[in-house]
Amino acid sequence: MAGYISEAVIKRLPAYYRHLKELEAEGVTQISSKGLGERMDFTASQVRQDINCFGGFGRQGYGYSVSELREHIGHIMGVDERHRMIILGAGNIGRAVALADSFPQNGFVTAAIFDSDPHKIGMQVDAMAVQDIAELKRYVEENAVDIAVLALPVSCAQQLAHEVYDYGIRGFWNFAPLDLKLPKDAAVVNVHLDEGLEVLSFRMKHSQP
Amino acid sequence: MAGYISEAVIKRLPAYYRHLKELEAEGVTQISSKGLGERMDFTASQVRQDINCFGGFGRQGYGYSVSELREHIGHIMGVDERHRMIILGAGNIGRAVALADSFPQNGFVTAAIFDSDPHKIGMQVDAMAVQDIAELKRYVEENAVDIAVLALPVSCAQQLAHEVYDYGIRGFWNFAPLDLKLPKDAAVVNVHLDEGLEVLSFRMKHSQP
DNA sequence: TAGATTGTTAATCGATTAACAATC
DNA sequence: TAGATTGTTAATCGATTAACAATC
Repeated sequence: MAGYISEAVIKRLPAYYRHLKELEAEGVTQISSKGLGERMDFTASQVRQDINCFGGFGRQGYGYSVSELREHIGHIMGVDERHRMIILGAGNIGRAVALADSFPQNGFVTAAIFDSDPHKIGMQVDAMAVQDIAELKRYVEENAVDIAVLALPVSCAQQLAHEVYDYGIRGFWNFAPLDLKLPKDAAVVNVHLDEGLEVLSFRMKHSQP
Repeated sequence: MAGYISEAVIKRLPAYYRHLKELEAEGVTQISSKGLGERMDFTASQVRQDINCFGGFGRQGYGYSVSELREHIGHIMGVDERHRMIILGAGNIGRAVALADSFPQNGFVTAAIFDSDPHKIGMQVDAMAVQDIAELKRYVEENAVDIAVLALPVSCAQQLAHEVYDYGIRGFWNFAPLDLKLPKDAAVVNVHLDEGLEVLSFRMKHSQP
C-alpha cells in the first residue's frame, strides 16, 4: 500500500476502469492480476504494482473483486462525481462534444455552449442554444461549472482559458493545438488530434510490412 | 547520429514540428537546443538527444536551422506526403472529422464517409454524400486510401477494422473506446476521449490548491 | 492440505539529465 | 581568438519486470 501515484499509472487508470466495466458487464466477478494483465496486454507484475499504488485489497490465492476494484478506481479518478462542463467554441469539435452521448453517460454533463460568432449565437445544439461569449462571466458566476472545454482557434484559446481561470474554473479540456499555460492549481488535459494523425503517419511510414 | 527512435521520442516529434512551424511563422530562422527547450519545457539536453536520434545537423556555437529541422522532422513523420482518409461512421465525431479544416491543411484529406444507418446514407457532409457501408469494399478497391477513421460504436469497430484491413488499408485512427487488435503491420492510433476526461477528473481531484 | 495468487522487495531495463571534449 | 553550442558518453533517475515469502 503506497501513496504516490505516478503519471504513468494515472494514464493507465482509465484503461483499467474500462476493462473492469466490461468484465462486470460480462458477468465476471473475480479476476487475477494474470487474467487482467492478459486481457490488457500488461504483465501480471505491472497490474499488481499499479493496483498497489492505491491500496491492496486483493486476496491471496483468489485475486481481485471486479466490482470492488472498478468502484475503487472510479472513486480515485472522481468519476463517481458529476462534472459540469461548458464548451467554448461552437465549431465542429465543440458541437460534437456537446452532442456526444458518452460524456454525460460517464457523468460529464454539458451545461452550456458559447461562441463569439454572431452567426452561431442562438443556434440550437442539442437542447441548448449557443450563448454569446460576452455572457460567459455572468454564466460562470451564476452556475456551478467544473470544466471548460476549449474548442477554439489557437489565436484566442490561451487568453480565454486564463479568463475562465480567473472566474474560478480549474479544469480544462483543450482541443486547440497549443499547450495551455495556466497556474499550477489548474488541471489541464490537452487533446492534440493533429498530433495523433502525425504519429499515425510516422508509424505507417516506419512499420515493416 | 543513430537509427532507433523510441516510442517516447516519436510522441514528442509532433510537438517539435508544431513549435518549429510557429517559430518559422514568427520569422525565427535559427534556434539553440536551450532556446527550443525553454519554449517547449524540455531540457536542452533532451532536445539534443531527441534530435540526434535521427541525425545531427546542428552546428556548434550556432544551433539549428529552424526550417531545415522542421522539414526534416516533417519528412520523418511523413507529413510531407498526402494521406487519403475514409471515415467510417457519420455520427458526431465522424462528421466533425470530415468537416474540420486542420486535417486537410496538414495533408490528411477525407475522401469519403460511410455509414450503415439508412437515415444517414445520402446525407450531405461538406462536399460529400454519406455512402452506404455496403459500398465500402468496392470503394477501397477503386480508390487509393491510406487511413480508415473509425468513428463507430464499440460493438462494430473491431470487426469493421479487420474488414478494411483485409481490403488493404494499413492506417487506423480509432475513436471507439476499445484497443483495436490488428496484425502488426497495421499502424493504429487510438483516441480515447473519454479517458482524457477521466484523467482530467483525477487531476482536478488530486491537485493541491 | 495443496495450489493459487497476492503484496512487496530486488533486479533490470529504458529514458532523462549532466558533463564535457570537439568545433563552429 | 573567445564564446557558444553541439554531439556524445557517463550518471542518474524512474518505471517495468522478476522473484518469492506470506497467506487465502
